[in-house]
Amino acid sequence: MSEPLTIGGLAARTGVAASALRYWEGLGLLPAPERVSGQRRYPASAARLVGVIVALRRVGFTLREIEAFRTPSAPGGDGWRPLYQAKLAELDERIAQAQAARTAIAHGLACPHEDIRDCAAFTAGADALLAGHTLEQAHEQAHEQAHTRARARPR
Amino acid sequence: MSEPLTIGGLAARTGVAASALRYWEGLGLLPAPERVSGQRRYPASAARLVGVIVALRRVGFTLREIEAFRTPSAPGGDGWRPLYQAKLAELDERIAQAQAARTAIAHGLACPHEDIRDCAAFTAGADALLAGHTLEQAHEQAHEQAHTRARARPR
DNA sequence: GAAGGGCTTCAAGTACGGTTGAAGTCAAAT
DNA sequence: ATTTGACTTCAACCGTACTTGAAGCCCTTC
Repeated sequence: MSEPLTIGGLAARTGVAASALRYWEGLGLLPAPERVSGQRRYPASAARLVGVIVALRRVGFTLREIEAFRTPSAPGGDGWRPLYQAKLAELDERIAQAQAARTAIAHGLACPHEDIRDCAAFTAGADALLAGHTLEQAHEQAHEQAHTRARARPR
Repeated sequence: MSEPLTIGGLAARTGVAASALRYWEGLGLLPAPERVSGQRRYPASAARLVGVIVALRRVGFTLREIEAFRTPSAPGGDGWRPLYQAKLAELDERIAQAQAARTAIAHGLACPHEDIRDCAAFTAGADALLAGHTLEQAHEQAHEQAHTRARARPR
C-alpha cells in the first residue's frame, strides 16, 4: 500500500495539472521528490500539501506568498511563526470581506429593485468594503428612506 | 454638494488607479459616465459601485465574473436574480474554504511542530479542501495520535 | 525490435489584470 | 499668450500563473 505517486497520479488525485505541479516545484513551492530513473515519485503525503496550496490559492494568496509557508524554521529563531500569524490575520480579513460582500448580495436578492445598484443596503456593503478611503457618504442616494431601515447605515 | 467626480477624484476616493477605472470601463464593468468636454464625470454613486467591484475581486471573483453583475434585467425575465443566487452560493463556498484554511493554519500555530506539514490537523484541513477528489486518507500520517484530539479530524 | 504511453526538459505562448509612455486636448492661472 | 495640470486615447509592456509544443528517454507490451 501507499505506493509512491507519479506526477500523473498526483495530478489525478488532486485535480492539479501535472504541468502546474512541475511549475510549483520550480518555484520551490513543492519539494523536489525522489526520482526513479528520472521520474518523480511523490510520497502519499504530497497530496495533502498540494491540497493546502490549492486552498490558499483559492482564498487569494499568491504562489510567492504561499511559498513562505514552505520555509522551514529560520536559522536561530521562530522562523515561520510570525509568518503564520500574519497569514492568519490576512485570512481573517479576507473572510470578513467575503462576508460583507455576501451580505450586500444577499440583500440585493431580498430587495425589490430592478437594478441592484439602486439599492441602498447593497451599496452600504460597498461602503464598508471601501473602509480606509474617504468615502464621505454625505449625499443621500436614491431611496435611502423608501424601503431601508433594514440595516441602517453601518458606521 | 455632490459635485460629480473626475476620474482622478474617483480614484482618490476608492483607492483604485484611474488607469484601472478606464480599463474596467473598457471591459463594460463600469458604465461609461457623462462627459464634460471629453472628460469623465462620475455620479457620487459610482464610488459605491467601485467598492462592490473591489470587494468581489478581493474575495476571488474575476472581472468577467463580476461583469455579470452589471447586466440589467434580461429582456423578459428575472435576469439578474439567478446570477445573484449563483454568486451567493459561490461566495458561501469561498467563505467556507477560507475558514477551513484558517483552521488549518491556526492549528499550525498552536501545535508544536517544526514543520507544519508534519501536523495532522493541518493536513486535515487540506483534505477537506480537496473534497471532490479521491484523496483516500487510508494512510495514517505522522503523529495522528501524538498530540491530536484537539480538533479531532473534521470530516 | 518497434510501438505506445507516460514521463523528462526547455522555450515559447496565453489569459488576466492591469501599468506605462507617447502624443494630444482642455480649462484655468500667470 | 503660454504654462500648468488633469484629463484624453492608443499601443506597448509587465508580472503572475500557467499551458503547449518540440524533442527525447524509459519501460512495457506486442
